[in-house]
Amino acid sequence: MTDPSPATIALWTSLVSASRHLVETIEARLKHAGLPPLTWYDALLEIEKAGPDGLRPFELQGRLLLPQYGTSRLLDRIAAAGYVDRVPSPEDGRGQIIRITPAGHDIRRKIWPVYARSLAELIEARLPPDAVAPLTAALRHLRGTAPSEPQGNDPPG
Amino acid sequence: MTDPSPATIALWTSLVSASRHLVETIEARLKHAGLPPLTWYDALLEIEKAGPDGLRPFELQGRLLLPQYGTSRLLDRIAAAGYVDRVPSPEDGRGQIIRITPAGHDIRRKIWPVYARSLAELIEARLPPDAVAPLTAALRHLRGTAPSEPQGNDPPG
DNA sequence: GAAGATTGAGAACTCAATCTTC
DNA sequence: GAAGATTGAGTTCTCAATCTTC
Repeated sequence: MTDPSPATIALWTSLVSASRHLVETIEARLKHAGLPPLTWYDALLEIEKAGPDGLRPFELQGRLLLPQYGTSRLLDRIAAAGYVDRVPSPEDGRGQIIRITPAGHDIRRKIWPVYARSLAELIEARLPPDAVAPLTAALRHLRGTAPSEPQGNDPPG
Repeated sequence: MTDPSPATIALWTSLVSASRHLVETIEARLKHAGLPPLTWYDALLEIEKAGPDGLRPFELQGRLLLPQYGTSRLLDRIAAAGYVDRVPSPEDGRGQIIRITPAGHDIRRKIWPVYARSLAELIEARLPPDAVAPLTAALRHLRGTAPSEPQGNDPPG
C-alpha cells in the first residue's frame, strides 16, 4: 500500500485548516467593512495591472485559474456593480475587452487596507520571520505548476 | 502603515494556491471514481468514530467546523444517499442522533484508497521528508485555535 | 473543428427567520 | 431566553449545451 504517513496527514489537515481559517477571516472582515469579496480584489487588480488597454476574459481566466463559466459570471457581477466595462474587441469578433472603471479603481484601493492589515496580523505577526521563506518554498512544491516563476504575486496594492 | 512584507504576501499566495490545487485535484479524482466529495468522507469518518451510539449534529458541527445550517444540509444529502440514519434523541427532545449505516461504512472505506493515494502522490512524494514536520508546525501557528492539541487528524482509514 | 464566451438548469451555499425543547 | 436544528429565499457554483467567430 501507498498509504501516506501520519506526518503527511497532519500536514494536509494543517494546510487545509490554515488556509480555510485565513480566507474565512479575511472574507468576514471585508464583508463587515461593506466591501466586496477577495475574488473581486484579485480580478480588479489583474484588470488594473493590464492598463488602459484592458484584457480579455480568457486572459483573466488564466491568471485567476478560474473555469471559463466562473470568469464569465464573476465579470457579470463586477460589471453590474459598475467596476468594469466590457467592450467588444476590435481585433477578435468573438471576444471582448475588460477595463477597470474609476469606481473599480477606487473600490480596489479601499479593499487593500483591510486585506493588508489582515495579512499582517494573521500571518506576519504569527510566524517567526525566518520561517516565512522556507514555508513559502515548501508550499510551492505542492502547486500543480512547476515551481519556477513568481506567477501570481497577487495582492500588492 | 502595517503593510505586509512581500515575503508575507508570497507566503499567502502560495498557501492559498497549494491548498486549492490539492483540494481540487483530490475532488476531481473522487468524482472521476464515482465517489462522493471530501466533505462526506470527513463527516462519515467522524460519525463512524463516534461508534454505535452515534453523535449529535452539533457535535459533528464542532468537529468539522461547519455552520449550523451547513451541517444540517450536509446531513440531508448524506442521509438521502443512505449513508447515515437520523433518529430522535431519547435524552434531548430537541436533538437527534446520527449513526452510520453499513452502506456508509462501506463507501467511506472505498473513498480512502483514492484519498490516501492522492496524499501520498501530491504531498509526500513532493516534499523532502525532513521538511514535513516544520511545515506542519508553522501552519498550526496560522490556525485560529491555539496550536495545542492534535484536534482534527482527520483522514486515517 | 477549435477557441472565446455565454447560458439554462440543477446543486450547493448563505443569511436570516423559525420552531421546538431545554 | 438560550440551545439544537431546520427551512425559505436569494446568491453562487457547476455541468453541459450553445452560439459566434476564428
